This record gives sequence, structure tokens and C-alpha cells, in this order.
Amino acid sequence: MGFSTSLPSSECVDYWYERSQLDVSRPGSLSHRESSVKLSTQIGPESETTPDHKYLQIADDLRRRISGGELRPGGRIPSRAELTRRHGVASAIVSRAVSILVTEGLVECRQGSGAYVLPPKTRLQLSRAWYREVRGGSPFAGDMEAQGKAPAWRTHSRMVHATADVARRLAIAEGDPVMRTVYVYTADEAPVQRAVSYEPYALTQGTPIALPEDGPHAGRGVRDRMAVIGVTVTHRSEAVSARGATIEEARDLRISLGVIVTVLRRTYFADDLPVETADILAPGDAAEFVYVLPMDQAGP
Amino acid sequence: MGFSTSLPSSECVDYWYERSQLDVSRPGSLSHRESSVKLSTQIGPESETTPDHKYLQIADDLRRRISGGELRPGGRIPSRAELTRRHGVASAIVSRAVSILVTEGLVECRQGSGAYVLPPKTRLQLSRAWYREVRGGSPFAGDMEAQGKAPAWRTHSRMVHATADVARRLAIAEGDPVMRTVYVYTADEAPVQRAVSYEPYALTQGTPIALPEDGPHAGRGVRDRMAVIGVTVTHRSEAVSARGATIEEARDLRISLGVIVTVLRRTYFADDLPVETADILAPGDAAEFVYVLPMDQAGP
DNA sequence: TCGAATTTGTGCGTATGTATC
DNA sequence: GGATACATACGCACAAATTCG
Repeated sequence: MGFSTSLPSSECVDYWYERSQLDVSRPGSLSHRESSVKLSTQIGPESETTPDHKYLQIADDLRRRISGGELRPGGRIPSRAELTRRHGVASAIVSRAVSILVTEGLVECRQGSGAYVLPPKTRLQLSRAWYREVRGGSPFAGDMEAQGKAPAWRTHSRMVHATADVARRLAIAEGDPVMRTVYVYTADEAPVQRAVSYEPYALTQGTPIALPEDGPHAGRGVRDRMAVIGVTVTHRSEAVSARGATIEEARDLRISLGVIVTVLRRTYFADDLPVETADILAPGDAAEFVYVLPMDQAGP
Repeated sequence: MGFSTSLPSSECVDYWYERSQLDVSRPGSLSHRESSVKLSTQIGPESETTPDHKYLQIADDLRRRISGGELRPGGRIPSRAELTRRHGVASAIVSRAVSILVTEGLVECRQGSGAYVLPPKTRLQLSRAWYREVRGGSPFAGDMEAQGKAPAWRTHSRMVHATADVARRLAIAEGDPVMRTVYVYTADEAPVQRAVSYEPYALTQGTPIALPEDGPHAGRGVRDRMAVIGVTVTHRSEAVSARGATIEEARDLRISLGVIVTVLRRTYFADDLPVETADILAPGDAAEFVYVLPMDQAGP
């Protein structure tokens, strides 16, 4: 199977495997071959069996013409009327096909103008590197300046009662007082990140760091601020998922209601005691959270 | 401002702060101002003058009846026929309204049976901890067993030419041969994670690890497999964002087209040389990627 | 076992509104 | 203003899957 640069399709070979913990004792692949036939109908990258659904075919056709370079970023794809003629289908069908590309982020429709191929997006990098806490200054400002953007942020603190979710994450009782701080971060005036932070008021009450963005330790990050009151943050947990934006989030980030956002639920711990938790989110198509992790550490 | 447990609203105080680093004079910030104005007119969250769209109204009505408890998880929402009668609209309109709830993950449609309200999900934890690579065995299997789920996965490898994106991530030339492997992970038979991995064929050609899921080193993870051919993986980069599922992804994960997925783009490095890259994704409402990071490491 | 009723999925052709050029 | 293009909507038809008597 030797080839250097060329890759004729006749030399393409597919390899199928299936594993479960049930047969972990045997490293062999005897049973895998049997199921491969069944699999090939399920997950082939280009198995394409079937569904003669016209709107899917049209969407596939458009997607190929985009990735193939025939339809270029910034250019317009054929109009509904032309696609209707070309494929000989009803207008509702081509409309549905185009809407698929829209949800996939490949195309943007402008009413009265046309449907345009979007340029491949360069997402803003929001660093979550394991060493970001060690350095001084604001990680966000550093990220933005490294990418040629002007960083800014505004905050808003208020004392509230802990909801059930916040209480669970901070290991306190529901209704306990917590300091809630909303951060909205902007790059070149455009909002790119929003965070809502919660700190148990019982922990910071009467200390100089009770208000996260006030006093001499404002903006120093949780690790440094907690150190001021003798609390040593040992580790943090970050759980990343995604959903549609709520009304408040959409307003702060200047996006539409329901637009896809990446959600990061972060909790700081001091020896298994949670000392701060936050919901950090950014538009899914405009920013990404970047982790850089070493491989040579010993586990706990 | 002393209170212990009670928090009357009369004692609530708001604290507002704003910070920026605009002092750093940068060329080009002026043009960004202009575009930001345009932005705010485009995507105002509630500036819209109530387009009274019927399909949105119907979707809102259904959403309210679900969150209000009138329509309970596991139960069926009214059929298309009933909704058309009730709202006096065409069938295509109620169909579209329901499809909105489907992409929001609130409802699941079963052809011939009905549209059912989905139960609120507890997200599966997919560990990305910094130490996961150190241990033997499969991290996914460990995660699932810790959560009482039966893990399994299937894979499919094929040689392909590198796309522009893959080429950039692997620091090779576009069109160079790469080994492409699709992984579909299941927990209790339900797909929860999908990964598409790319390895430069120039790196593994003729070695025992050319096929990731074949031979004595199958399923051992990139770090261990690369060690076999004398390549020491030093660190990895993971960038997390979110978008709507494509057709292939939706099919493999058994979700609907356009449902929100969390996307993790991972690259393994051996001293700044990329040796593997992958797109890992999971349904945004069914799983979350969890990082646990220590605070006491020294930065690079 | 079978078949009819129900329900969702897909598709057609047309009409109207609205934004852009 | 007129032509073009997208957005929404109507009403109907048929196919596929399910349900249930």
C-alpha cells in the first residue's frame, strides 16, 4: 500500500472496527469483521446510502460546490429561482436546503439581496491554559492584545441569594447570600465574552476582597484575591457545553436570541472547598476557549 | 452592610465598574467603531418590532406550555392536525414551529407516533483532565463506568487527502495523505460523542501504528501509540466552540439536523510538531467536557 | 394477522410581504 | 418605480412509520 503524494480512489481502503467493554479481554478483531457490514450503513463518511431526499441532495450539492471552490466566500450562491429551475423542485425545497447551510454556518442570507458564502471564520482565542493564572495582569487583556484587539470590560456586582444550582456548586445552602458579579468583555468594542461569577459571602464578608472589582485587589483574578485572605486556591474545574443564548446573554453579547453559545461552568477550589463559581460564555461562532495542556504530569 | 442570612431587597446595592485598555493607541480602532454601530442595528435583541410571525408564536406557545408543566416530559404535544385547527394556519407552519423546539432539544419527533416532550437531561461528563493521558486504558470507558454507563465505540479508518483546514492544523501541505479515523462512542447504546481524527501518513507510514484501531497498539491513545515509533508527545491543544450539527454528525449521534453540538478541536504536539489532530463533538445538551486543572504549575 | 386510522416527513405550486439594488 | 431576491404563508397530496382494533 505504498504511495507518496498521489492517492487514486482505486487505492482507497476502508477499515472498520467495533469495540465494547464486554469483549475487552480479547484484543482480537474476529467479531469486528462481522459487524462491519452493518456499520457501513451507519457511519460511513461518504456512505451516502440513500435518502434520495431532494432537499438534502441540494444541500449536499451546494456544500460540495462551496468546499470545492466553485462558490467562493463573499460570493452569492444561486438564487432560489435558479435553484428551483436547476433541480426541478418546488421553491420550499430549495429554501429548506439553503436553510441547512445557514444553520451549519456556511451561508448567510440577506433578504432582498441574496445568499452569500461566509468566509471561514477565525475565532477569537480565549485562553484557558493551565498556566494563565500564574502570570500577573488580566488573562483576557493578554489574549486580546496578542490578537491585535483592544480589550475592555465592565462589571456589575450585587448581593443575591444562591439559587439551587449555585448552592450546589458552591456547597452551600440554597438561599445563602452570595456576591454575584457580571462581567462583559469586549474586543474592539464588540462584546465577545460574558461571565457571571458567584462567591460565598460568608467567605469574603468584611474582607478587602468582598467586592471583586473594587479596592486594591480589583481585577486580579480569583487566585490572587483569595490569597489576600489566606485562602489558597489549589485547582479549578471547567465544564464546557453549549446551548442557545438567553435574553440577558443575547443583550449583553449583542447577538440574537437563541444564537448558539459555548458555555463554560468554572469552579475554583481550595482543597475540595469551592470558593468561587462562574458561568462563562461566548458566541459559538465568534470565539473559542483554548486549552493547552502538558502531557508529562503525574496524576493525582 | 452587614447581614448574615437574610437579604431584604431594600439592602441590595449595585456596584458598577468599567475598565478598558484603550489608552494603548492603536490604528484601525476607528473603523471598528463604525462597524459596531452597524452591528447594533442588525442584531438588537429586542429592538425588533414584533414581526408577529405565526410559526414563532406557535413555537412560543408550545414552549410556554412545556415549561409551565401543561405538557409534561414523556408526553406528547398536540398533533400537527390539532395545532393547525387550533391556530388556524397551514400545516407547514406548525411543522416549522415544532422543528424549532426540536433543534432546541425540547421535543423529539417520532414518525407515525407523535412529538414527545423530552425529559430535562443531566449531562454526561466527558473528562478532559490534564492527567487523563497518564493512565492506561480508555479515558472514555473510565468516564462512562464511573457514571454507571456501558461504554462502547466503533471506528472507521480511511486514507484521504488533507483539506486546507487539516493541512494547516497538521503543518503539512494541502492534499497530503492523512489517515482519517471516525470514532463514534456510545453509552448504554446511545451515541454521546463523535470524533474525527487525522494523522499525517508520512509520519506513520510503514509502522505498526499506521492504522489507529488495528494491531497490538489499537485503542491505546495517541500518546502511547506515538511512543511506539519514538515520537514523544509533549502537549496538546484543545479549542472548544459550538455550532449546529451537520448531516453526518447528526446521523452518527442520532440527533436532529442543526441541533447544538459542542465542538472540541484537539491537536497533539511533539515539541511544536503536530502529530495528530481531531474534531471531537458531543450534543450540547447531553454531554459536557470537563477540565480539572491544577493551579500550582509554572508557566512556560 | 391484517387493515384502517393516525401522525410525521416530504414535496408541489402559488401567493403575498418586504428588503435590496 | 421596477426588477430581483428572500421570508412567510396557504392548501393540498402522498409516502412512511406507528398504533390499535
